[in-house]
Amino acid sequence: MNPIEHLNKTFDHRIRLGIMSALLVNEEVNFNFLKELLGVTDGNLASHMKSLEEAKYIKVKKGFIGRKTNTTYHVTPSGEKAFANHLEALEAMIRQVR
Amino acid sequence: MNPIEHLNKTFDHRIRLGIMSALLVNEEVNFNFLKELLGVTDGNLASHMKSLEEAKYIKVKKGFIGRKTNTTYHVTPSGEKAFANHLEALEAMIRQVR
DNA sequence: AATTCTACTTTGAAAAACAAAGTTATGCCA
DNA sequence: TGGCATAACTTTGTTTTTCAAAGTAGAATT
Repeated sequence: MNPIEHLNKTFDHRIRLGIMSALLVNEEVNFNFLKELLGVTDGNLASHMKSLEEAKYIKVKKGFIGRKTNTTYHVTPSGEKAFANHLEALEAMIRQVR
Repeated sequence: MNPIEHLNKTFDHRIRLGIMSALLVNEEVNFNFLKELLGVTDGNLASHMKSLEEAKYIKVKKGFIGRKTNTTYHVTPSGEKAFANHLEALEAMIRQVR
């Protein structure tokens, strides 16, 4: 009955929702790409990334493009699962409403 | 491209999402029903209701059951529209991810 | 040598969420 | 009629979260 019990608190926020979907749609996502995509400041994005990292939903990969540092992010298996569950809960809610 | 630009900030929060879907699924919804459905305290629920009211997404109807006061809530046309848009944006995001 | 860029971290402020207690109005029961 | 209960809040104050701005480190570019 409770329409929200399966929603994940970590994904409550627009920006984190956006990060997760960007990470799932694109295989390679770096900091600046996300920053511009979502229109957020450095610090703000970094703190959202940190919260997703702390939840073990994403991993950071530090590499290079040529000789330049390049940090990319990817979703962990548990992050993928958690996000899928969240989306399913959202869909279930939407189905109820329709 | 930006996956979140059409999401509505007012509906960012689980509880407000739950309130809206409960109001759309059930024709008559009162305070205590919502309170128990969502598992929140009086004050917390009241403040979420207030924010939805201030956004003109819901209306309060004060009535009676017999001689007892009974406050019911319903979604306004603009609330319905805004929520539908939000759900559509969510669905679009989900479609991208799938 | 100085500036620029990337990817942050730190700091601090503002906003939001929340619980608990208080409030008002009515109802019920003895 | 007095006392307790219930509904639906409001108020108060704390905690948490969000966010921008500034600072930083390390590499690159000029």
